[in-house]
Amino acid sequence: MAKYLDSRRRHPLLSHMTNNLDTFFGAMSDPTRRAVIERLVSGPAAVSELHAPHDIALPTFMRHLMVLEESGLVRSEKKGRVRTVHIEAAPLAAAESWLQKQRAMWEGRLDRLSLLAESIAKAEKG
Amino acid sequence: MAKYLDSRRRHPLLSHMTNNLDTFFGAMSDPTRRAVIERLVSGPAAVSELHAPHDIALPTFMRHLMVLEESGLVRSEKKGRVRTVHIEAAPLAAAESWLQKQRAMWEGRLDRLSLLAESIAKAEKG
DNA sequence: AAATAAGTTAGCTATATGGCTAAGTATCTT
DNA sequence: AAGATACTTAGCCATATAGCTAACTTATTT
Repeated sequence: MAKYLDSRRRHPLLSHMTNNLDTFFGAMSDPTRRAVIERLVSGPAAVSELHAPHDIALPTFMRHLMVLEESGLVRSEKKGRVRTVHIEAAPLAAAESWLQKQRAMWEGRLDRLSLLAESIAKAEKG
Repeated sequence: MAKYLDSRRRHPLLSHMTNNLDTFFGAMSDPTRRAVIERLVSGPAAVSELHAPHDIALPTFMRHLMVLEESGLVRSEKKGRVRTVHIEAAPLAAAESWLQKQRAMWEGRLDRLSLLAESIAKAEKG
């Protein structure tokens, strides 16, 4: 049995990415893995199907899947000789909300700065 | 002069993250670098100031800044002996929109996922 | 029962990444 | 002019990452 690709009993869904933006971003930093995610948003797929479009050896590809699964982005279960992989939406949402927060803060600062700029401009006029 | 930390004449700005989600996610996968970003959203800062809270050697820290700058997330300019670093918002927005797109595609359940993202954001605040 | 399909495990290689120290350069400050 | 500041460069080390081949284990098919 796949030592890594077995997600029963692990990660209660959210525990993973609340703190682990590390593993999330790490997982997403590889083009192959991002492609897998892009494929999986449109539905679950077997390992071999996911592998097909990528010109790398199967074991290499499997390791990418491991990374995705360990980061909580994906889950899989095996039935017969076929392992089916599906996406886990929560981490995507979590990362998005982190980015949103940062952007909001940045924009908030801009607003304050533009107000400051305005008041300075007025003061200079007067 | 800093061979890498010199962003005059470079600024990929937009060209960078349209294709290069790679470098973006790679840059964000390190906790030190994410901390720098979190610090920078509230305004520009000198290298030494950014370095202070991190318990790593300055040269090591500088390399993190390089990575951030090469990924387009950050820019810097030197005046006298002080190098000031500021955030570049576009890449954050680009990554966010990529995530949004994936999320939206995921089984087309945009509304449910937005709610999820919100609840995660709230949980993180609390 | 034999062959094929779909993973899985083991083990090797090369490059990237993150951390360090030591020493150098270019500004201020005194 | 001397010393302190604020990086910058160079170079070394350990671990992680991404890729490969070869061989193995279960299912399914034939």
